[in-house]
Amino acid sequence: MRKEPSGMKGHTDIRDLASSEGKEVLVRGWLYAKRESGKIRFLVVRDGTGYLQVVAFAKEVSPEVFAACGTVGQESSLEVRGIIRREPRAPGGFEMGLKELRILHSAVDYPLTPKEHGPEFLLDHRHLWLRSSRPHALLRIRNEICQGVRDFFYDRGFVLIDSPMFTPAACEGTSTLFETDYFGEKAYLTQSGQLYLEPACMAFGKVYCFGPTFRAEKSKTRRHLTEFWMVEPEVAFAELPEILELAEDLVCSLVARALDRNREDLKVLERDTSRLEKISKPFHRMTYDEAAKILEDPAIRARSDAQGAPPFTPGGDFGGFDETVLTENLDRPAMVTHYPTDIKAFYMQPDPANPSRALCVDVLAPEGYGEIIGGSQRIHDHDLLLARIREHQLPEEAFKWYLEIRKYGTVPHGGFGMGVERVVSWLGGVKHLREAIPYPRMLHRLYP
RNA sequence: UCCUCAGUAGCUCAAUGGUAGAGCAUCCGGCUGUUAACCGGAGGGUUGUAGGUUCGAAUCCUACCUGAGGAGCCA
Repeated sequence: MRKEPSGMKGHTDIRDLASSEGKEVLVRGWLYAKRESGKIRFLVVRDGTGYLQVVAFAKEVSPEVFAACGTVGQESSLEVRGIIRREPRAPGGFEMGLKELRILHSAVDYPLTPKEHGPEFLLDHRHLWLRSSRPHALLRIRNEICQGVRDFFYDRGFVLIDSPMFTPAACEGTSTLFETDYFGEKAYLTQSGQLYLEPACMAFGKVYCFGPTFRAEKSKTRRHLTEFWMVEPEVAFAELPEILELAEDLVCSLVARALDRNREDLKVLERDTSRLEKISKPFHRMTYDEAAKILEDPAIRARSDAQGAPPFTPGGDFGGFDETVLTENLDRPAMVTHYPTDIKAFYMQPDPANPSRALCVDVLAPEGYGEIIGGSQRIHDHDLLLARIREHQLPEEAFKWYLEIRKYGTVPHGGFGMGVERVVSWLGGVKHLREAIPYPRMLHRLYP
């Protein structure tokens, strides 16, 4: 066994090995799995870019190397050197005929065995679980989604305006916030950057923010995290139709990007990509009242009761069952607009044609994935906004700066918020949001 | 906060009132093309915690802890 990688020019990423057929290369990585059969031993090495089957014959390597191939533990870090050859029996179509092996660190009793594990055990070992193929595939999709968001807005001339994490008061006055001590003052972790973006869009025209947001609600479902990432565009002069179009364009570009760049990852996740291929403009549009009509159908009622879901109440918000019903026969997302003004946030613009309805939209993903986007046109009239703040019994002083935007050159404007983990879950076809973020924060989950 | 279900070997699970078991992982042996390899052997347990019922409790009862799914709220 060699002590130093002498005479080696450098290592090769596994994903680039196809061009090295017939050549001797050095690969650095970790032992993912191993198998043996008498005088032949197989090591599966991963390096973050792919998986490589390494074959060691007892007659072709030193006795020390062959013995090491039998005893080296799962997830040991190592360097392997050998000839790359085409081999149909190897996963990926190529394998390495081992010449030299150097174990950098020998791992003993790696906890995540190749068998099945429960969610609690996996989440307790998230720092190691990241090495497994499924989290790896999903987080690579997340990477493309995040980069896709930035490219989309940059290409359209949006300016990134980072909103603060510490806020002096509740943004919307509804959600429960995480409270923290700020040099003796109470401060809260932000639940949305929107209120800070509205002034910025009056400065830059088109802006967006992209970062973590926090909700202290004790939600205990597969669709909730206490810390999640949200992208929020805000556009001056934009009214509801433009907001709908922007949301459609963003979602379509992200789906296309994942289909283009995450083919292998979607395969690992066994995602039915034919469902994603169908995502295109225009999305299905319906008003709240049209959606309500569907949900009040007796046949739907009966199904809702049979599943033990709470019945839809006209004028109220949709539940998880309702969202699934509204999208179950659709091959594209549904955009539901014009919700009742009084079940929506205080800043949403009432429809001038019917002030009991708000100029807002929820985008519901197909296949039961539910709401991925919520947005609206914002109230731009100072007196109306002030009245709404008082109706909602919000602290007027805290919103002084927010009201001032309506005093100096106010214009119609609007935007939306998109939950990154919900999009990643939908595209990756996984049920639980906790898999769509590297280190999920949930009720009773702060480790690791 | 509420409803439902669960907690047994490192992991995934079986044992329904009568001696606590299997597969994987680990260790030993066998096999020159494995694919979650396979075959043989070994070690591995205060059955979540506390109390109760019983001749006898993993199993039945009570409380608590932890987790899962759902509701409410939302992205």
